[in-house]
Amino acid sequence: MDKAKRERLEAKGWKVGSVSDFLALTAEESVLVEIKLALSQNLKERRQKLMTQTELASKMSSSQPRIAKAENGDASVSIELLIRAMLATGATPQDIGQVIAGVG
Amino acid sequence: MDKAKRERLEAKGWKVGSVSDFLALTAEESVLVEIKLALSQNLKERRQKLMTQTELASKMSSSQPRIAKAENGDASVSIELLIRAMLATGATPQDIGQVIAGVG
DNA sequence: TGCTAATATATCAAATATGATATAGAGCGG
DNA sequence: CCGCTCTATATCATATTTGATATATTAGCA
Repeated sequence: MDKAKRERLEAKGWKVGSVSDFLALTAEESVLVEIKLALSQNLKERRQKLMTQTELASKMSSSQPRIAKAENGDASVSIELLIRAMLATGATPQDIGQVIAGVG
Repeated sequence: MDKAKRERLEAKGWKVGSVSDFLALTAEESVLVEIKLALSQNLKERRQKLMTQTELASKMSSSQPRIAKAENGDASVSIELLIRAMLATGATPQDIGQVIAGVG
């Protein structure tokens, strides 16, 4: 894990305060973060082709700022919300499964 | 959706108070519930082959009662916890992706 | 440049999920 | 039946996630 990547994560709120803290992440924790980031990216790509953040937000009774956070991999966004958002863009379980399977 | 299935869900805390409420679930909401249930089932199968609920709980610093709820599809359990538990059993992103893709 | 739509950031009260604890029930060998 | 292990249920204070709101920033175009 290089410095740049760590800083990118930290900026988004991931609590990896120090290098050693970060390295203390278990493999499982890392994979979980990677799954979230993969879903974020995919959500952004899908949504951009179809609608605005505001439109997606109203489709799933959320808010535009939350969609922005979801698409930017903010740590305050749960996998739950990411998946709800994917579904709201029309993604199928197959689509979502594929994104997750693509991690690792 | 038949009565038996609805009652099974309600017993686990899913807020589907009336038939019409339940039928008012959007397709996305239904799929989300199905994803959770699929993860629950798969978690239970994996875990049973490998360890007790207590052992899994300590591996992921959770508690045995929460694992029980996770395996029983209780509504108070997030997808996040289900995935963390899967990973703690040694599941790979591929394994998880496949379970989700298998829904629908 | 100014105007507008889109996206990002900040804050916060309310809702939901969490781990912990206690305890009850189920299953089983002795 | 008894003791033991495993799993299920109940309660609860705490922590995290949520949607809402306000506002800042960005991007594209006239």
